Parts: sequence; C-alpha cells; structure tokens
Amino acid sequence: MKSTQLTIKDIAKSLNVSISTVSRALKDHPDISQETKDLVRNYAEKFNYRPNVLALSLRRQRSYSIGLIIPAIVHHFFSSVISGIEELAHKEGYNLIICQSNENQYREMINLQTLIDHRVDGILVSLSKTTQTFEHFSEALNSGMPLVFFDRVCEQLEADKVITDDYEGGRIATEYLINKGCKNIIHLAAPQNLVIGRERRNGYCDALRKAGIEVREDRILKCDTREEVQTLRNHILNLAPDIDGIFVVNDSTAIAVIQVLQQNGFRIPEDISVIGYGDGPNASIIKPELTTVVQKGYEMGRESVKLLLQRLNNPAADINYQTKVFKPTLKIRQSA
Amino acid sequence: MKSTQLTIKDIAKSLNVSISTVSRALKDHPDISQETKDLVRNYAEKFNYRPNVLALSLRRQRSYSIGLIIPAIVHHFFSSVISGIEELAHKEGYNLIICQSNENQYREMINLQTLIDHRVDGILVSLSKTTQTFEHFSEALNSGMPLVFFDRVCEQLEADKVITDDYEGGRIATEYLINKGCKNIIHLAAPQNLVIGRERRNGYCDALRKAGIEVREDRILKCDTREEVQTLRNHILNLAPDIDGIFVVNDSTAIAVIQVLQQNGFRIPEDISVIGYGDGPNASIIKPELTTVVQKGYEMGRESVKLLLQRLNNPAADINYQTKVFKPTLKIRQSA
DNA sequence: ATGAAAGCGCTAACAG
DNA sequence: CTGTTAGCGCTTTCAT
Repeated sequence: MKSTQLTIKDIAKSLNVSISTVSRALKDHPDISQETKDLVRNYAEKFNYRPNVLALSLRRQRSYSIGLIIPAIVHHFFSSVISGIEELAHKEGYNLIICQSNENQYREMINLQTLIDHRVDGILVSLSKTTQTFEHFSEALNSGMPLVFFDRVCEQLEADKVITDDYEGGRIATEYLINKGCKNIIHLAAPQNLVIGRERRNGYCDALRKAGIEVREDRILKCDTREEVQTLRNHILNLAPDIDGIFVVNDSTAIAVIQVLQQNGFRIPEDISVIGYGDGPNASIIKPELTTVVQKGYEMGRESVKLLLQRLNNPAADINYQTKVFKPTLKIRQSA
Repeated sequence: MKSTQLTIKDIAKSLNVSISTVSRALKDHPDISQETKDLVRNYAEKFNYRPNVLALSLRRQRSYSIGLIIPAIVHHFFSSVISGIEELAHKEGYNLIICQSNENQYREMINLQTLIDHRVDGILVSLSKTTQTFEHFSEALNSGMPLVFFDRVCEQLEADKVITDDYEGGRIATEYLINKGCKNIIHLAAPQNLVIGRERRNGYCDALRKAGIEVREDRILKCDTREEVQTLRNHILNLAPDIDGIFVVNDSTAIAVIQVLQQNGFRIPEDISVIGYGDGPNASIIKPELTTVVQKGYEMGRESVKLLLQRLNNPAADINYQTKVFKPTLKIRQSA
C-alpha cells in the first residue's frame, strides 16, 4: 500500500477548499459550482488522484469485492470457471479474491473465514472433496453472507446454486455406451460425499437398470484422479477382460485409464469404450480422442456471478434461492 | 459485506469498558489485567468477533493483500503459477487479488489501476502479449509500488524478476535436435515484443549457428497458439517435406502441430522431430509423448512471492533489484 | 455554494 | 491498568 498516494485532504489543502467540497466536486454533486468542479477535477486529474477503495468500503459498508473458494486452480474445469467469474465480476465493478482449499475441509474453513474477515460482499464456492460437514457455510449464510455454490454444491444447504445436471450427464453417457452395445460397463466414481459423485453414479445406475442390466457394486470403483488410476492399476486390469465399457467421472482420469489399458494391449474403443466427463482440451489430444460429457466451466462461472449480483442488488428482497441447471451434452469423438 | 458483524465498539458497550481496552485486551497488550483480558476475549470468542480487515488496512496503511496480473488463467502454466503464489501468500498472511489481462494491454492497464486503487501492498505481473509500452508500470514503480515480474518480464524496467533462462531453453532444445541429426529445423515463435519470445528464438538461432547451420528467416514463424497453427496450416505443410525438426515455443502449439502433421501423413519423430516448451500435463497425453523444455510454474509462483515479501519486509532498505533465474531442463520423451 | 462535524472500525499516543 | 482523543480516507447530514 502506497502511503504517498494523494488524498482528498491533500487536494483540499492545496486548493484552499474544504474536504467535503472536494468530495462533492469529484462526484459531480449538483450543489457545487462549475468553477469549483473544474478546479478540483483538473487538479485531481493532473496529480492522478485515485480514491482509496479501502476507505470507501469502510464507509459504504460494502467492499465491491467477491470471494471465491475453489478446490484447485490447476484443473482446467476450475480455471475456466475462474476465468468466467473474473470476467463478469470485473465488468460489474467487483474484484475477485481467490482462495484455494486444496480439497481440504480445514483449509476451506480458513478460506471462508478469511473472506468474511475481508468483508467481501458475497462468496462463490465449490466444495472440497473432503468436506463432510457444513456448519461453516450455514453459519455464514445465517449471518447474512450471500453464498453461491457451483458445481460441487451441498444438498443440505439452502442457497443459490449453479450446477450441471450430473444425473443426466451420467445417464446419457451410460446410455450411449449401452446403445453402442456395451453390456459390461464399469464406473470410476468421485467420492460419494460429493453430490456430483452421487448424481453421476445414480445416472449410471439408472441407465443400466433401464436397460435391464444388473448394477453391480464391484463394478463401481472410487477412482477420480490420475494417481488413483495408478494405485488401482492392477484391479482395473483384472476387470478389463470382462468389460466393454467404462464411464469415468472426469477427463483426466479417463485419459489415465485409456493409457493404462492401451499399454496392456487393450484397444479403445474396439475392446473397451471409454467416456469421460468435462471436455477439457485434453480430450482432443489423447488418441483415440475422448468421447465425453461437456461441462461449461466458463458459463457456469458467469452464471454464478450473475446469481450473486442479483442477490447483492436485492439485499432486502427475499428472493427465493435459485438453482441454475446446465444441461449436459455428450461430445462424441472416438473413444466410445 | 455483512453490516451486522460484531465490532470492538459493541463489545466495549456490552462489557462497560472502553473501546481501547477491548482493542488492547484482544491483542494481549501487557498493560491490561488478566481479568479484563479474559472477560473481553471470552466475550469475543463467544460472539465470534472478527476484526474488520478493511479498517485495519486503512489504519495500518497496509492491506496485507497482493495483486496479480496474469494474461490468462486457463493456461496450465499460469494456473500452476497462481497455485504457487496463492499457497505461499496465504501462508504468509496475505490474500490474493487476481486480475486477468486476457493478453490485452488496455486491460492490463486497467488491472494495474484497480490493484493500486485497492491499495495492495505489492503486485505480481506477467506481461500480456500485446503490451508494447511500459509507462503504466514505470509510473507504479516510481510511485513506490513494489512490483515483481515473472516469466513475461520487461527488459527496460528495473524491478524484481523471476524468469526461466529462456535463451538456454531455446538453445538446449535446438541443440538436442541437432544432435539427433536434424539439419532443417524450423522455429514456431512467440511474438518478438515479449522477451521470452526473443530469448527462445535467440537460443534457437545461436544453437544453429554454433552447429554451422544457416539461420533462415523463412524458417521462423510467428505461431504460438493452436488457432494460429490452423491459420498457418498450409504454410506449415508446405514446409514440412523439407524439414526434420521443429522447436515450438509452447506445448499446446507443439501438440497442435503434431496433430496437423500426423493427419497429413508425417511421422513424428521419424520424419520430423518436435520439441515443445512448458511440460504441462498435455505433454504426456499426446502420442508420441512430447519432448519439451520444463518450466516450473508452481516454483516460479512461490519465488515471485518470496521476492515481493522480501521487499515488503524491507521497505526502507533499498535492496538492489533481483532477478531469480530458473534453469530450464529438457524432458525427453518420444516426439524428439 | 461551501464548510464543519460525525462516523465507518480500528490503533496508539497521551493522560491519568 | 484504563480511558480519551485523534486520525487512517472518505461520505453525508446539518448548518450557514
């Protein structure tokens, strides 16, 4: 923070007018004479006066900044969400304070507190994988802090939410595999404490049932990272000869699985069809190119900000909480 | 910003002590009796008092937040830098305000102003591709704002910098190709107003000269995005029969080139060897896996924050500006 | 049309 | 050991 920044007080002194006159002149208050306005504004312009946002926020009881709690910045999906958020937020005059939970509930709680301490006007959050309790959020909500959850939301909490219809995503992916003729489809799932994990899985299960295929617990593996694919490598390879389809909860895991299978002589999609989830840039780099469920990160980011702004601009109006649902689509490439 | 947040004044009133007593008790000032301390702190704890960071910043003339101007969040390199920055900054009690320039000088200038307006204690920046003038930064620097440039730095500005030795990166990549027996190597380059663009290119040129290979301007193409590869598609394919090596300024462009070449019957690396720059996750997804220059984003992020903190903690001490240089290494895979 | 003063939440010098 | 006061930079009510 630069201490040598020009203040309204400095201007007042130099111009021999009162502080309030300067303040009013700067904001084009009708009471001020054109003459004084010009005087003040020229001076301000000349010496590059810039209002102190901190002081403004304190005074206005509104910081014009919004907070973001995100599990991990480096995932393409999340970074595209950030991009969408940043874009709209800045356009609307808000700035963005970003915190990373690193998939850790404790960090998430700290993040939340940090943002509250900074008196952000509202908070956007996508839950960490390890988050099991939600008091921190319900407290914030009760204290009046506007909260919008996106992607990884919390069912038990009443709040604004932006999601993709993950059940539908799981369903269309699995149905596509079934229509392709797959009979033995496994699912690599996200942790089941996450709604997205449950929903995608439910979509998978229901599609199977609808097709008269038995849902087998031993064909659903908790596996949603590249690293886990390595850990479960042998298990997956044991399963491989008996299966003809895999629905994977995200792209990077799907790609890791394809690589492992290919290294062991399985042909994709001839032997086994694989479908991912996300449609990041990797999806069209892997050979065969990945068939995957499209998730619109950038748009979800923007939508989250929209919902938040709506609430900020109607603080009194007790709008009912909204859930904006994006319909997932299947991007068909080569892997299935 | 929640207006119903408990303040020090509220506590004072409830407890019938003065505001300053509360303030001191909270910060364990030696003058305050243990009794009063307990009283105040219990109350604060019980009603979940949280200091208003805005007021604190105003008072201290220090916001404990740092700003970041980044060309595009969605690039893996940059998002890993952010991750490193966020990590260390939060650990040191700073929070991060992120602005995206979108490779646009005008946006970059706005971003800078926004951050100054928010009275951040310091700013980390990586230049946008289109930035051609630097007055905005030199002004900030002159006004005393600590600035650290990383990766895309500015030669003309005296400031702290964190870079990889891009000349060296270009050199080792090209030398490796030469040693592999390549004689006709083209370079897909970044814009030459960027130091990284010039340096990588210079490394390429010098490696060629050192090997007695003529440097030909028609073998250096400005091409550093997937999109540009499509635009230059025909040009590249015309060149292809005559060349045996390509040094590309970043991974995603390298991958796009490989895809175009493969689609047109060229074998990588048998017909043409390709080397990228960055070593993001994509590098090991493409077939053949990409040989590429390793760039340590996360570490560069941390180092940038370190340099900044060093300066913040020694505001008086006129430390000489430092440039931290990371040595690039070559990750050899299959594409070359 | 302009100024004085209070206050946003907090700290710290000064006083007692 | 505790309280009073001024001030960080700004806005706004109330006087004039």
